[in-house]
Amino acid sequence: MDYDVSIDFSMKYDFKKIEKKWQKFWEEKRTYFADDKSRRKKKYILIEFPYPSGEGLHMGHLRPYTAGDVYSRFLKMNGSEVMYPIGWDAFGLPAENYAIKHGVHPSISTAKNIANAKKQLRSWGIGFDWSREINTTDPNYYKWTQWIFLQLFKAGLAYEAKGMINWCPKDKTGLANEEVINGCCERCGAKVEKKEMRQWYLKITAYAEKLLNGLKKLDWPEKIKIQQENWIGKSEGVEIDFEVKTKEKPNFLILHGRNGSPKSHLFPWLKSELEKKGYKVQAPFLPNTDEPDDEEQTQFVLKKCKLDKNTVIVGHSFGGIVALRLLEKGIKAQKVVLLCTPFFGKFLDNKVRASVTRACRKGFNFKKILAGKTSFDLLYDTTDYVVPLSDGETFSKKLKVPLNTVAGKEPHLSGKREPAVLEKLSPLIKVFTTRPDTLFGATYMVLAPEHQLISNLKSRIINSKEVELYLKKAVKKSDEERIAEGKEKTGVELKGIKAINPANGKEIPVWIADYVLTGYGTGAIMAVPAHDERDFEFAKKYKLPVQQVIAPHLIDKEHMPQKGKENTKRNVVHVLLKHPTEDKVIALRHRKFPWLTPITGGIEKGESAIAAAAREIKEETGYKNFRFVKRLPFKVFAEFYAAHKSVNRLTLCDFLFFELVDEKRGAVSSEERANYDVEWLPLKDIHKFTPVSELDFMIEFLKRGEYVYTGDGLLINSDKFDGMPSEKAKWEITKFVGGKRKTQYRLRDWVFSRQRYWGEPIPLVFCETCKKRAQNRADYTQNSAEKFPRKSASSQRESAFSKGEIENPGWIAVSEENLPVKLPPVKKYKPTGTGESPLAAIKSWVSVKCPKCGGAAKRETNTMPQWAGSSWYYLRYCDPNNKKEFSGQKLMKRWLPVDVYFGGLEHTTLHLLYSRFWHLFLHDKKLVPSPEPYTRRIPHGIILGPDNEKMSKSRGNVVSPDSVIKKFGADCLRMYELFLGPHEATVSWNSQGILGISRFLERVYKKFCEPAAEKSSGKTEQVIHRAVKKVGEDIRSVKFNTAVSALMICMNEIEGEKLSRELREMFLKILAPFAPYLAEELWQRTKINADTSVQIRADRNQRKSAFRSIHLENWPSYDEKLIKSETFTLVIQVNGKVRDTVEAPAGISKTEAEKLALGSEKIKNIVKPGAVKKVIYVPNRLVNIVI
RNA sequence: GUCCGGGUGGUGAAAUAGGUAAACACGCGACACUUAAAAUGUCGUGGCUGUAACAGGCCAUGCCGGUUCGAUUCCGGCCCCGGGCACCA
Repeated sequence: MDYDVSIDFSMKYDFKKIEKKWQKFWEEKRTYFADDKSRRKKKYILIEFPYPSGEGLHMGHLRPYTAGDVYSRFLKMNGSEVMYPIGWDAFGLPAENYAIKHGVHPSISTAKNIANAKKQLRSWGIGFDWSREINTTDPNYYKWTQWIFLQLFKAGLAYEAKGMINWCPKDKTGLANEEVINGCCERCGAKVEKKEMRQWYLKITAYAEKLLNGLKKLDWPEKIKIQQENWIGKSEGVEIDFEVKTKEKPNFLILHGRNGSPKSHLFPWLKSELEKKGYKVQAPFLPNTDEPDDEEQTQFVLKKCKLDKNTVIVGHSFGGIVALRLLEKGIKAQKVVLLCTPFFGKFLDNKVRASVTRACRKGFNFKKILAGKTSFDLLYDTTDYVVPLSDGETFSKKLKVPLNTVAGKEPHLSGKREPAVLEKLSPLIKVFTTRPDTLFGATYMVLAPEHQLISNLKSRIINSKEVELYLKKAVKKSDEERIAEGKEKTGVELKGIKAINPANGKEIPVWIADYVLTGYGTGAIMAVPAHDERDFEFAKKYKLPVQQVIAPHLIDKEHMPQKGKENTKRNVVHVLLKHPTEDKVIALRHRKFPWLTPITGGIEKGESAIAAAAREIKEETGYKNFRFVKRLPFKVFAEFYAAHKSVNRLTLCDFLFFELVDEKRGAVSSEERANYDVEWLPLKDIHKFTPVSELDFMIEFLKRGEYVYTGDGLLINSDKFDGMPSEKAKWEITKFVGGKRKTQYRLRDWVFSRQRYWGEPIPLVFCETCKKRAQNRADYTQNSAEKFPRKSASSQRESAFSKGEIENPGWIAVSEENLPVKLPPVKKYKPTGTGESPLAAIKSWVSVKCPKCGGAAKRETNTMPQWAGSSWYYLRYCDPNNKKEFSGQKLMKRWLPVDVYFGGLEHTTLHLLYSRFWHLFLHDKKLVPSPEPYTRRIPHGIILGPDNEKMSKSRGNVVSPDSVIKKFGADCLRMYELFLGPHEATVSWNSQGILGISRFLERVYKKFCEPAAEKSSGKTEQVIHRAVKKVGEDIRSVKFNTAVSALMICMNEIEGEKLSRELREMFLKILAPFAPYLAEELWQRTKINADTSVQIRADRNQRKSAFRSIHLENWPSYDEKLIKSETFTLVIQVNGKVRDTVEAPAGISKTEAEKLALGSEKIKNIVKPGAVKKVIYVPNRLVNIVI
């Protein structure tokens, strides 16, 4: 403890010496450590902890850290116990890439980088609580990262799946949706590719609603909230089923299983449902159903049933065996559907079913079965208690078709109704739409290229070659290519397949196109080209029909026809007459009222619309020679006054488009001439002339040659719904076709595994043995527990499977006492690029014993993304050394939630979303006390280089904080950074500007080298008190730039004035958060100066222990009375223009002010006596004389 | 395309429950100190116009329009810049 707090009373501001001295002092005094037990009110201030890269910390770090530091110091001085912790987000690509580049193991380079960054942070004078320092790569830390992951896994929120994911070819790893920015990797900027891979996902979508709701209560900038909201992208709509029809109508043969009959289980229901849809169905009673013989039943079917090439054979359980036997005998069928058909003849309930086992033992002749080119479909029950799923898997391999599984209404798909089965036989296309009101206008359907139905109906697609070609192309296409194609839509029709529009029963074509996305909704849409831009574009390209079903309801109160302009006709035409040579159209201008209308007329009985229009043109304009061009395919509802009923009445209007041939005119009817003038309006800016909506629509048509109306309106062409407002029709039509309300989110699940070395290992192992048992869990646990009460030793073990283990058969959680799963030390850690993590090559690490059954198992070799460790670090700060829990409840209650979180906007849909998700989950599990992690979020703008460009090595415009410190000192760096501009604004570093701050600090230093005065003037007192107020307010509202400016103003005013000891202290205290070193140094001088009168040669040690840091002092309070001034500058305006100013006593009345104003010589020259119309007085500000 | 921000001197920017536009700072200019330079200090600094000099006048917060005694601030339309999302049915 030998530090030097001696004072150098020289007049030179030697910041190097000063800063070094106090750094050491604060460290040893633990000045910034937060006390867990203090009774003061807690404040938890957080900044995003850095990842320690080789380049060290840069300006981007300085900004939030300084802001947090000023804020923390201020709160601390105002009586709060402030925690402002720091740590290292050291896993992940930057650290790993650095390590690879320099040929050092990441653990070594990381440690080195941390040491360096730590040195930097200390020199910056940031008052972090170093006692809570954490490091995500420390096994004591990532043990808990893994632990939290396991909680997510056990809750069924983690799953493994194969799918197309974003792949960064440079970093050689998969990426989450959030990590792809403009089609490029968020880290390295490389173009992202699509790659099909096995991945772990976290079900963040399950928290979509909670993530959305939680936002409402947060004190975050609206901008960030909106961005998260949009990212989650909630939309409410309905799901509607469309039936599918194929060209060759199938007929069905249903074969029941052992102990079954056509009158039992699902068969009566299934038969009637299929018949309802117009299919022929045969459902024979098969002989000897108690102990059936496959050969006997097969012969029976051959004899009794009619089979042809359009027959679909449905075999339930044993019936499936019979179905396959039929194929072995050379029967040609369209399709065979196997429902829970056994393969091995061993059953999950260990019961003996000798006849079934016997049949299975005979085996199947797959060569013959496959020879008939029959297609297959496998549907197995995940809640089965008899036939294991693995039997289905075997069939799936042998028949080379995918296995479909479903949880049956009853186990073994034996419920009275099994909708999943019906759907397999008579396929439906489920669509999601937010516009069910437009259903009658659905003229075709589109499936995403990955849609299941395509492979399911493969045999019935006539143009399957063409379809396959398209699929291949679509899958290969990267996002980049799609963008390059300019979103030109492509697609191909599924010929031989039609869908039925459930609203009107019409057959509509089914297409596949990649403008429909797999991941959203159901991966299929109903296309309504008349009311959706995308569908319209597609329909236009492939010449698909367009049907308008929504007509806008035009009410234009201002221009609504009045009494006298009567219209009782049902049908009205609007006419647009174009000039023969110029881009102008005719409108009628009312003589009395300021409005324009199109030529409009009613259609007489027996008259065609065109004839009516022609008549109107002649009557209203006098033009004789014109020709009909076209009828616009778009109608609107307009309101007219119906005189005989004295009500406004809706009329459906047609648009007809004419062109003038020559300008010869005849007489205009007298009525029209009295009311209207004919006027030619330029098409281009017709909006400037008229707000009449009919014209708007017509013009849009003419300009673009087409029109897609996506707004609300009244229904047309929709049978009994005609005339209904679209908002109401949404739910009425949904009801009509039996649709279901559904909420969809744009948010996708979080791709959570990375194929890299430097990350937390995912603490799971894969066990083949447990896989089989987990697959058929439900029969032992829920569904049939009562029916089959027998419980073997093995079944009891299986009942202990967690939700995650059931949903991911074979994946077993590492037991908690074996956490952490440490990263093995290896030499080769470069990414393989094959999609496998480098860890996969370490055999000794990969093979483990299964935690559940003790058998041979393999570790998961993917690691977690960088976002894992940072998703909960703020929790660990509360209790960083806890060995029993991720963080102690008591301490979390003490510190959470984070009061203010300073950080970058780039994390809005990354870290900020992820960590909220984890927190909400932990809160649901009652593991954290607060519902949300961060109460207030304060984002910052980026600092650009002096050339207004982003700082980067390649541009050579990087200004490093350390070089600035060398030249000007840390206090100067900090203050200048704050002074650059508003915290949230993007600012550029101006190397000249820093001189201003440097001069300021120098002047402060000099000023405080003067001895304290006995007394200060009242004016000086006022100046300081005002500064105390202003600086405090500005820090509170995060306006650091104006706070610094207030300090400067204050300094300018006290220069040359005498400063009492009290005022000196006040000034230093408000300077302290900004320039902690200088303030501390001068504070010490002030104190010692004050004390020297008593004891100038105090013992050094004594002095040192008696010295209390300025940063632990209380924020000064100001006196409101001192701040108020007795006079103010009265501004005198005439007609709103400033003409003079006078000093006036504060608080004068209006009359007094008026007197003063009129008394001014300048005003007398301008305002003649008696000319004053009105006087406005704003107290203590201005007088405005209106003349 | 759409959703957020934002447009103020030579530069960074201040000022918005509507009330003196340009605080503070950089830069620039003049002067002082100096043999000189740097540093420091003092004064000046939006544009146009005007005066011998004061004084004075007009125009100025992206553009156009509106509300108001008064608009950088509120409303409507447009232009430009930055950022997010982007075939999300």
